[in-house]
Amino acid sequence: MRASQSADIHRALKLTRSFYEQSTIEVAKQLLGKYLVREHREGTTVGRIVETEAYVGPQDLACHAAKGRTARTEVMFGPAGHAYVYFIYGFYNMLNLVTEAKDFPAAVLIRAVEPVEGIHLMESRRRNGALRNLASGPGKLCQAFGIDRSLNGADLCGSVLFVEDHGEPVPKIRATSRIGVDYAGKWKDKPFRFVIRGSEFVSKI
DNA sequence: CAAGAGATCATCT
DNA sequence: GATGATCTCTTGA
Repeated sequence: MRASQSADIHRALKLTRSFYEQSTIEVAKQLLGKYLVREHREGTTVGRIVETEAYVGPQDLACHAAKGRTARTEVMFGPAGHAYVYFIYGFYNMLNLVTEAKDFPAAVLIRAVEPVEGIHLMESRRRNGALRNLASGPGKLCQAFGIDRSLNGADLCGSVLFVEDHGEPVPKIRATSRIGVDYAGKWKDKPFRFVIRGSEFVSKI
């Protein structure tokens, strides 16, 4: 058990599978203000989620599953509450949390967190150690948290990678279009990106 | 500051 | 063989 846990006034509750089975938009919004926890042999890292994006099924042209069921997208077609981690641009991993019913391919991309615990460990894994730059982007946060494809398919109801509710009130949310999906036709402008208003730890305002 | 190039590889055509 | 749910560094105003 982590030292901070016993000191918390609100007990940290691990999100259950039923949380992830909700609609993807709902999950993306409700994840804001929750805490991403990564247990690693090098140590524990925790971050407050401040930015997410919803990828909402086979008809969403920005969603990888729009191209069909392949080895890569298989996890998204599986049951909710598992990690979908993929590698892109030859450098970076992206962390997604699979949502909704089995056989409906949808997920929430975790785009940014506010570093909370294990900051020294995050700094050692990142080039630029400035606090605001440690996990303010999907590639950065995977680096800072030691997340790679070995976690693809990991159960978020397990003990390696999960999300906690610390009883924090629902934050003020701002919705924008998603980043980097200009190829997605009429879907590129959908307001499926959600950020905590005023947070300085998001990837972009 | 804003804009642009380069890095580098798994995945799908 | 092309490209991408990105990041960092460099350049130039």
